[in-house]
Amino acid sequence: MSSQARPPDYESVLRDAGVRITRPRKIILKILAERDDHPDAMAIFRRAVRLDDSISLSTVYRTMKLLEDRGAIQRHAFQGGPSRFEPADSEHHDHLIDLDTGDVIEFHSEKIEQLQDEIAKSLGYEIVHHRLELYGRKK
Amino acid sequence: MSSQARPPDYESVLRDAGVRITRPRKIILKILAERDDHPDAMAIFRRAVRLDDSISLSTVYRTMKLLEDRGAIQRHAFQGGPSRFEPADSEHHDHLIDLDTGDVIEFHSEKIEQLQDEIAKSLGYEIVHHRLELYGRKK
DNA sequence: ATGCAAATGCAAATCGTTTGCAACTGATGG
DNA sequence: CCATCAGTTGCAAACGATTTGCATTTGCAT
Repeated sequence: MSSQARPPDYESVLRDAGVRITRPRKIILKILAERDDHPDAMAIFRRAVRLDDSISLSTVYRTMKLLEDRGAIQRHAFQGGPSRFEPADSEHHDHLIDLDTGDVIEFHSEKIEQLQDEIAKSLGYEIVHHRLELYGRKK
Repeated sequence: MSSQARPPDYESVLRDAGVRITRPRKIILKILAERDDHPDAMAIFRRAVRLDDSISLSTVYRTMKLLEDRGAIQRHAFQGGPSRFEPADSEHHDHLIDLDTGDVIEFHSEKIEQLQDEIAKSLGYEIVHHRLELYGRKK
């Protein structure tokens, strides 16, 4: 159950930003809207090729960057692997990565967030963002 | 004041592991023992070249891997940049990265660690390791 | 429809890191 | 003390993820 309340309307995000809704973009946006995992660029590319085999990996990367810059998706660079993406519309959460399967489980702890703020403050810093990842295996 | 109680004796670590103490390794180990920051491979390489300009970057990487595999150093892949290293002899801590300077400040919160364990447990997982990084700027 | 800037696909470039290989060198046995 | 030889080196090339230059295509406002 790691799904969003409502899938984000990426197309309006882009249209509002004044960028063109092209065929490759439509396809990539569709894939993003339907995904319920945390795919990397290559995974998105593979899914896209099934719908239109003329799509290039560069376009996937370019589209991800576009969406990231518009704040529509978030990029996560987990341990070792390539960047993986997820919509940014859901509320903030951190990640537990299953070391055996690569699965990503989302969680949130207000308490931890508070403690982080306290720590940063006590060091004279203001947190711009943070990264909390738990790597573990099923018991 | 992010220094260790005592600099680790990398040379014995390697000798005990049955690997040769070569000239390039001696130099790299010396740099590691004296460092008090979190240098990346290139930074270590630059410092090494000042002591012996025949040292290669590959050897730096190979030596870091050697030490990492022996548990003598830890590798940190902070946001975006290359891996940065630090001795593994100190107790566990997390990092606050200064977004303006790249400086790394170490901190530890037993409370956060406990909360992490609780969360993992409640999800049916056992934490193998974690990554907690705060990215911020000085106030 | 038409024009033109925006977007594409492709190949080549980039960055951090690893690796194959031939030359070199520690450390051990004699 | 030195020969031996596997362990190490430097170099250049290979790597995987991502970005970029460029000539060609394509949205889409007119």
